[in-house]
Amino acid sequence: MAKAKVKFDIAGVERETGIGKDALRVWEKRYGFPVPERDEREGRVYPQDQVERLRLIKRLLDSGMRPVKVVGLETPELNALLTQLPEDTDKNNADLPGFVELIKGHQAAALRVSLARDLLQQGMAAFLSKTVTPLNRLVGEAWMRGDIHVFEEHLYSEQITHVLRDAMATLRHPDDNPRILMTTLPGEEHTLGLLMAEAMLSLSGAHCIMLGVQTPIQEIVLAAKAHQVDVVALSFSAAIPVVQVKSGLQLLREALPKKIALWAGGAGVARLNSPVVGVQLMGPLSDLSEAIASWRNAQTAKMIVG
Amino acid sequence: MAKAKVKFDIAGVERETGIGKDALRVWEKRYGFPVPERDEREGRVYPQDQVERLRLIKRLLDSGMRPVKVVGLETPELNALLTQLPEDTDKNNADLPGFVELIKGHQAAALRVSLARDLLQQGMAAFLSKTVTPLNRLVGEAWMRGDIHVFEEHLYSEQITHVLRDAMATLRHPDDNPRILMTTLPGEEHTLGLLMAEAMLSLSGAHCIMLGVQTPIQEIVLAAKAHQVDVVALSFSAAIPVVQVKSGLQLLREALPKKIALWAGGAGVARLNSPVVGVQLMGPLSDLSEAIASWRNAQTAKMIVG
DNA sequence: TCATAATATTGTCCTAGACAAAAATGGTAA
DNA sequence: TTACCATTTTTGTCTAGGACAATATTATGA
Repeated sequence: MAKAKVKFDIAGVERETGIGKDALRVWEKRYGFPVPERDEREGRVYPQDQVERLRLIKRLLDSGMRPVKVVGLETPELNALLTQLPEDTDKNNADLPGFVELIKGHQAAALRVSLARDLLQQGMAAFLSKTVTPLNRLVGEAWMRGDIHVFEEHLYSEQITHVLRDAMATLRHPDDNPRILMTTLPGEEHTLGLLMAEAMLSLSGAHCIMLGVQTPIQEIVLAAKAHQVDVVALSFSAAIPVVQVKSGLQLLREALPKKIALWAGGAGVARLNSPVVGVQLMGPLSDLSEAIASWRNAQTAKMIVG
Repeated sequence: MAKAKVKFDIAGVERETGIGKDALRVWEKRYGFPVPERDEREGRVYPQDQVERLRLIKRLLDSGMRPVKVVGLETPELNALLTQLPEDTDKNNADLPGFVELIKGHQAAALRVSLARDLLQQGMAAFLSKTVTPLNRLVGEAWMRGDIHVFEEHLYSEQITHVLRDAMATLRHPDDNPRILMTTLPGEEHTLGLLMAEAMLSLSGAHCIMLGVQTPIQEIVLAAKAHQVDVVALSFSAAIPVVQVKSGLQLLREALPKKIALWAGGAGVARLNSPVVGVQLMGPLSDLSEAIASWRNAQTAKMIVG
């Protein structure tokens, strides 16, 4: 069986690996890797094995290593480094390794059933904070190490999504306060964090208006006005650069009426070193119920004063 | 109330409008628009109104106009052109205008209820082909004309997603054949087409393994092998460039074992002028049930021969 | 030991030019 | 008229090489 000689152009490599075109070109000059072939008009053509190596490199960079240390390395050395990545030895929830086994065994149906059972046993709040959140981190780290494939992570997300949506379908939200608009900024495509937040907020009796991912800033402003929301809640994953989080929040805060609160949560905001004026940053998911509570307090206080 | 002076750098404009950085620079030279301000180190800084104009331009380009005709124009002229876009006068389903009204009125809950009722009345197959597909086009075209905002489109997608997922939750798939892996290629982020296809395929009794969007090509191959699927089904929206559809399909076909069939559907494949060897192109959603049927026929034929 | 200053790194932006694919145009025949 | 082929224009994306701010690392002194 001859190895299929799959080739990618520079745009294809950017899509497949998430490494920008400029970075690919400048790495070639600085570190001597990747060195793509060229087509008839000098265009870069990356063979499959270089793309593979770039994926390994991307993982190491995402887990904090510096390009100068890893971009030059051969595949075996990269794999050696990947296995050295710190394994999370969090034993809070004994079921977690079992879930991971199901993911690696591609048992989608069984995974979903176990997760649903876990949800019923613990209740939504505990399920989110004690199972889903650590499991997300576990899966993310295993992916970094190469223990879990991208497609396995996708499958996992899909099952969590199902379980959460099914659970929320049983909730009624009888036009409660506060009204919360939920979405992500352009560039942030991860749905899971948003969905978890929606579950948590719905649980607290908030009225969530879910817009899905990647709503342009101006559109968020329009939507907030149209739906007369009290709060705009944004989710940021670990994948998004910190500078984008910061500038995005600042831009939106400026464009949004002052009376509408802006909440931001997720792994992406945890890395913000300084606060952003006018934006309420959320840590763990449990912060959300507290935020709801204090919003309601502030509201009744206003009514009394008024 | 002072107008908020929101500014974007070139990367921000690319994220917000979907127009590439290179295109933005070359438009500036060729058509004299956009002409951004510059920061202290000559970096382009786009004010809010230019970004707004770029969004209008993007819509016109997506609906088939040519840059030379529209990139130079002022906002009023752009709006004039947008209103001239052909309105779809498809009267197959009398409920469609009602749905559109609900979308524009931001009646998320009412919209979902009406859609669910429509689904129950017509059945899944008819609902998908006679309601959802034309409604998608209607919404898409209204968005092009500016009659519907991005956030309204997002809200609509979200409700359709809910209705379809709820409906599928009632389906049992008792490990049936064929086993179908469902996903999109990197660059294609639209979930709706994929979900509609899943609904159709599940209806035909296929066993769908949903991976969500944007799975790298190599990962699709791994997933197909791990799950021992018979078919890989990809969805392409109208938003994705034709060249990406073609090259993506070719790359994946080469990398995938020959015994695994490759199906491609959605508005993105409708624009392919020539077929791709080894790839089965799907037109309307109803093609999927036929494809399932003929796959099963071929399968039994093989068993008889073998 | 810890904070601060100096140095190295790294991704992204810049300009300017080139070119293939796609679209528009022209011309010619049925 | 319509249909088809050839030519010209348009247009997005690639190339090279250079610059620089933001971040991380290392050196230095209190």
